[in-house]
Amino acid sequence: MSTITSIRQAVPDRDDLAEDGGSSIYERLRDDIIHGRVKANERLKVAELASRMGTSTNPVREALQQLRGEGFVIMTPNRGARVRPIDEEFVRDICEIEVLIEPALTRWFVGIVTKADIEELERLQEEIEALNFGDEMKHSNLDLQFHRLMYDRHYNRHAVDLWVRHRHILWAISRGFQTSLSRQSNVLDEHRELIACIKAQDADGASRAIARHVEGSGRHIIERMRLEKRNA
Amino acid sequence: MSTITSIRQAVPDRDDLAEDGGSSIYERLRDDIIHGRVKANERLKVAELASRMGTSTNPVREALQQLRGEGFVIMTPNRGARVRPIDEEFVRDICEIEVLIEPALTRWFVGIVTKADIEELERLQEEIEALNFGDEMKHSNLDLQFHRLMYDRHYNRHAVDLWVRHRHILWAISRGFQTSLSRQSNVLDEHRELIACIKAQDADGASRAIARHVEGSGRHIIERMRLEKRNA
DNA sequence: AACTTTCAGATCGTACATTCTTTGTCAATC
DNA sequence: GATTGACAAAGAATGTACGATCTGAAAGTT
Repeated sequence: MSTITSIRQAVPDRDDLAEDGGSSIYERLRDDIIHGRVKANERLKVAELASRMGTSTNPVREALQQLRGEGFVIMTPNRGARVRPIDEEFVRDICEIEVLIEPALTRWFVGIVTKADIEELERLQEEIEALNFGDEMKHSNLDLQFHRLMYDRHYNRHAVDLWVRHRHILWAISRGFQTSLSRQSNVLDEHRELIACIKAQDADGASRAIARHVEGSGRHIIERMRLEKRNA
Repeated sequence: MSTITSIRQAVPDRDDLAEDGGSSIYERLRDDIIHGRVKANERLKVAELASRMGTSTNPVREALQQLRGEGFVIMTPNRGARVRPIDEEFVRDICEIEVLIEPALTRWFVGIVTKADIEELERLQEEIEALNFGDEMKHSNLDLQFHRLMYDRHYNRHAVDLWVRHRHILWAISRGFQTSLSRQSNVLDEHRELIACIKAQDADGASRAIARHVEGSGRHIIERMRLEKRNA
């Protein structure tokens, strides 16, 4: 049986950063599922989790219900909760959805973009290139800002929320993964091409560029997952 | 909104239904929110809901957490839950997402369709035409079967779940709405064109047809919502 | 008038009771 | 002797009750 919290307890910061609210039971469970620390389809027993987390059963139950709503666990009446598998198929699935959604968001952005927006994109891109994947956390933040600038003002909050959530999951999965050199240069190329298309008011081109970007990102994550599985 | 996905568990057994006419607490709350029986941003107090549902607070709390995971309520620590507004924007948002997803699912279906599938589609379509919107419930079921036949075998369970969920919401919203005659004839036309394209192995055409179908359906629901709001 | 105090109402956490599932044993039958 | 069936007991999920803690607002004080 996989130890759900043992890994977490080895990392002390979590409790310091946010005394109470930050590292909720929900987040711990969710992270354990996303990172595969609990096996797929493994049963999640409330009493067991409660004792591990050092709380009573109620907070655990509510966290599980939330995770159920988000689809991370599957619950059957009187039979408790099981872990939904987070595997390569899962990544492929959400990437495929993003390949459909992000181009649409990008296309809209091309229609409302201002000179200031483009300057900001270029500034972010310069920062990303200067950093050159030196700090995973910083790069992730910059990349997030880059794409958020394009999507944040979109009227379809639903779609944007979906994107945020999917991105969150993918980021959690790929945290700790090394980015291959070839993927690094592709990322930079794709961003540059994206900016160029936006500048030229080429909605179709931007749409294709972002689709390629998302697809490449998904493929890279899946490859890394395969590598890690082989080493494990 | 959220929705990673969730395998919605089957409709509760007769035991649950036996109680006060309703079903689970979760479904009752969800229905109240979707149908606007609780105002947008209205506060949902657990004690109050519990007494109204005839249970203790714990089941209500868990239902709220699940709804939170699905994005129907917004919770802030120590301050409880509030209703997420289900308005025309909401419908437009999820329809726009479906306009992106369903064509992709349909396109894939064109590639794997068999003669038997087409015959089944035609059979369902005949039934729908014979029924001619006489019974809302039956029509909804037939329409569901029609589209489910196309999507159910798709490998991207994530996308299909998203579709199921969205369809569920839209159906709950539009339950009780009258379908205008013009929309009725459009629905039939769109289905017929869809079948024709599938038969001709015209993926692009099928894709466009389903996009038009979803868009028209969304527009119709929004119009009906406006009408109802005006009458209220 | 602004600040502090107080208190009711609501959320959150703990403990316990109930109900259902699962498992293991034992006996009866083939 | 092996298989199946019933039945009982353990394990786990679900529901109930209650105490602790937090929030928001109305009172009172300077």
